[in-house]
This record gives sequence, C-alpha cells and structure tokens, in this order.
Amino acid sequence: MELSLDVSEKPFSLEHTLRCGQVFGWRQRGEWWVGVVNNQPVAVLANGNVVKVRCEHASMSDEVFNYFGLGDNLESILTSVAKDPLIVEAARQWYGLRICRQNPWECLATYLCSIDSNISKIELCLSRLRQRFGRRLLLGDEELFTFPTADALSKASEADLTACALGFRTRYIMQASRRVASGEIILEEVSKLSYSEAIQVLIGDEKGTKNLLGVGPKVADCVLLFSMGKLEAVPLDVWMRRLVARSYRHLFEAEQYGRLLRRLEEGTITLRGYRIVSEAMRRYFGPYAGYAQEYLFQHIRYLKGSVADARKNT
DNA sequence: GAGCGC
DNA sequence: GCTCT
Repeated sequence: MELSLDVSEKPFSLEHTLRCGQVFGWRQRGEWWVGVVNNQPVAVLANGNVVKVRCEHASMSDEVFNYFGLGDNLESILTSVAKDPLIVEAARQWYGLRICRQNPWECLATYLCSIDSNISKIELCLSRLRQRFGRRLLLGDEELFTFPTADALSKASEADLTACALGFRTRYIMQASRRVASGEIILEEVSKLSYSEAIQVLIGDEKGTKNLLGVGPKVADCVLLFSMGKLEAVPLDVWMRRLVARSYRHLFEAEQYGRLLRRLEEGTITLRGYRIVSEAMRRYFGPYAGYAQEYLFQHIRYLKGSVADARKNT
C-alpha cells in the first residue's frame, strides 16, 4: 500500500536525515529510499508537503513519523540553538535534517561497529551482519534484511561472527548481544531514564565494572541521541573535537583547560575531558545541544572538503 | 599511550 | 574509540 504523511509546516529533508551518517542500511532507488523500520520493509519519498510511504501495514505511517523524528518541532529547536553565526550557517545549509529514533539495539550494535572505522566500512560490517543473521524481507523486488536481534547474535557461533569481519569489535558485539538477550540490560528501560542516568548505565561506573564492553562516552552518546531521543547528548568524535578546539575554545578559556584544548585537536581524550567538553556544549546550546552537534558535524565534514574527506574518519 | 583487527 | 597495562 502507499500512505501519505502530511509534513506541511514541518521542515524535513529525507536526504539530509538519511545521509548524515546517523542511520545505516538505507539505499536510494530513484527518488525513493528503501529500508527497514520496525522490522518491516519500507520505501520512503519526501515530496514537498507530503512524505509517501510504500509499506505493508497501515501502522507504518506512525512508525515512520516517529522514526524520522517528525514529532520534533525543528523550527523552535533550531531557533533555540542559534547561539552564533557558525551554527546559524550550519542550520541554514542542513535545514530539515532530523534526529532519528532508531531501534536502540540496532543503534548500539551499529556504533560498536563504528569504533575506529568509517562510514563505508561500517556499512559493510552491518550488511554482513544483516545478511547472515537477519530476516530476509521483500518489498516489490527489493530484497532487504532486518537487523539481527540481540538474541540471534548472542546465539551466533564465533566463527559465523568472525566471518562478518568486525575485527576487535566482534567481542563487543558478542558481549552486548548476550547481555541484552539475557535481559540483564533492557535498552527500552534505559531510554526511559534521564540523560545523565542513562549514560551512566551504558558506560558503567567509573573504575568499577564496565557495563558494556566497547561502550565509552562517544558510543553511549550516539545511542542516546540517535535511538533514545536524548536530544541533549553531544557525541564528540574527532570532527567535533577539532571544531570545539577551533571554534568554541572560548568556552574553555580558564587556564586549567589549556591541556584539554591541546588534546582535543590531537588525540586521546580522557573520560573526564570528554565530560567537561560535552557538558560545556550542553550549557552553551541548551537542551537540544544534540541537534546543534549534528548540524555542526555535517557542516564541518562538508566544508571545503570533498565527500571523500568527509568519509575518512568517525 | 600502544594496540586492537580488518 | 575503547581497553588494558
């Protein structure tokens, strides 16, 4: 069936939303995008004031609405983060980009795979996981695969997982899938917590036992922002750290932060440093700092650099 | 701060 | 990007 979503008065760029690197597993077919939402195949097309959805069940219009964050009041969000010319320009260029609400398990697995990787490599790893452990779906003659459940991955043999060539991330996926499958960690419950409670659960207590192997503050922030609607989460990857060091250093003028600023541009940053920077960004941009992050991230990735450059690191 | 695995 | 030493 084909459904129509009314998005008049709702700025929405499907292109920007799907191309910004927050979600994986979508492909373009002409002017349509095909992918999987809530384990069901969909094709989506944004056309002015309507979003067209080809799918199998009528409930998909609500699911697509939720998935693409169409409930967010983007205009007021962008107004609220418009603190300086840089973010205003980023918002102008990437206008319509929305933060998705992906499935939390898929998002967690995705960002475990993203560690020290790049978009095309991540895409490859995830498609291998889908093909090997997901369920095959058809939408017309488009073949799609659901993202494998934690349960399916927890039962995978080590050899099967190794065949997906995740490298050192294999054990992160194995451990996380087991903890989620066993119910030891219930991501839907985590998503009900406040941002600060939820990030604590995901990264574990400092110095204490880690909750989820491979989940540090960056991975946790991505999961919180891209799947749990914690719009104040500010994932700090190399691009954002460089940007902060160059364009937002005034937020760290105090002398004690000299060392932190230097490390932001170069390499390793401590958990403490990460917290200081992301909290400063939250204080500066407010409760929608995650939206600010995503627009700035896109802006600098594509700024006078080729797409190839932009795809280098995560 | 090196090493991880592809 | 995270873990481990």
